[in-house]
Amino acid sequence: MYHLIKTENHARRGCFETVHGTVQTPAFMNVATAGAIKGGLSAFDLKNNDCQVMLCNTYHLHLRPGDDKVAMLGGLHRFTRWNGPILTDSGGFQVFSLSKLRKITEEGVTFASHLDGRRIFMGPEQSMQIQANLGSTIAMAFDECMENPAEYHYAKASCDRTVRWLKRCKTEMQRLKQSGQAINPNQLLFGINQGCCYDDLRIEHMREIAELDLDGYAIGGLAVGEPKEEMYRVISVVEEHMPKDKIRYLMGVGTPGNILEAVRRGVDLFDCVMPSRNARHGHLNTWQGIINIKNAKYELDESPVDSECDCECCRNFSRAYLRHLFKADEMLGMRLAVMHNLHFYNHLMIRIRQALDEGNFDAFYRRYVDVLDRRI
RNA sequence: GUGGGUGUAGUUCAGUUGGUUAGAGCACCAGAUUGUGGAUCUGGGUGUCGUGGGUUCGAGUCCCAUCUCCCACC
Repeated sequence: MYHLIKTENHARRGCFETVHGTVQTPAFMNVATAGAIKGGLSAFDLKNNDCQVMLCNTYHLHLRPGDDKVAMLGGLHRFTRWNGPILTDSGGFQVFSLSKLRKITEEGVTFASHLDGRRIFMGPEQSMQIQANLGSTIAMAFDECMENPAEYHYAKASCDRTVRWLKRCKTEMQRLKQSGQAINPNQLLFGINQGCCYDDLRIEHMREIAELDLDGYAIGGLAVGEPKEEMYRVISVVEEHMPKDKIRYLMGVGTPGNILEAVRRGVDLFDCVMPSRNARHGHLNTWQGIINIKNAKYELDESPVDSECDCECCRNFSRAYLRHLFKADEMLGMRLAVMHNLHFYNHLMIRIRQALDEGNFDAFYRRYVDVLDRRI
């Protein structure tokens, strides 16, 4: 259940109540693809770095260890020891991003596993079944994330099919919960808006899925190569037609600047691989901008990554040490870097919420929107 | 001590009968990365060709000396 606490223009300050705890929004969800944050972080590290929601991947966990095994082990919460809210992606995006050999029919998608190449079929019912076995707090609808650009006629047909898939997802989810097959009997379902960059398709699709009265609504199919101005425009176009009393989730976004822009346009929830992936490559977020810790200029730099940050890395270690760990390919370097970036993102959201609480989000936005994305 | 071999980028090496601005892998330097493949891609040569001299229009390449390291023999 989403509660709107306060607004500043389109920006929203709210909270989202779930059986696994309340999420203060706007919020960023930390990505733990296969039940762990890449780079060697556990659920306890997430807790210690002010993470509110862990995001796990349906597709990856289905392949390994198998959602049936996770169910036998009591579900994702018990398996990973994360006791807060978990959102599971539907697997739809992986089907389209990881697998080249795929066939889409009304029933679902047949594609090749990226692990061993075997053929896998996934449709709305399979996705719901897997997510029910995982026992996540929030399940995402199985959708088609189109490539950009896409032909208008294809995009329209795809949107229509995604609506039909969404209805099947809702029906299957209800069946699984009623028959006691879901690990989490209170599992929530979010719908996903598609429509490429065609405003009319986006609006029509949003109106259709809004009628289904789901627990939350996501905007998908963005940040897939289109110019960021185009992304912001689509967010604004869609936002106007999103239910005001439901939480809004912008999937896969993004940079700190992207998040500030999207919050300003009324988005509540985010997830992105950038903070963790960039950290693994030595790209670290700071309140001054982005640094590449591998750069030679940090070889003798005894200052912390970010003097304004109080994460484990910045409290204890120097840029010189972190650079050395990266150059020496020591696991600790990656772990500290990922920890720092996730801490940074979670604290970016904390400061956004504070700004909204105090009614000065616009000033906060103007101060940081360009600063945080620049390379220094 | 004698004989043979060796020396070119940080490193391992290539470099034609002497011919334009000495190349490759790795490393290194720098950039990209948006519902995660610790992946991948893009750009950059960073050099006293061991040293000194000689031959030549021209030397990494040929000649002499010298030094280094390796091998064999005494």
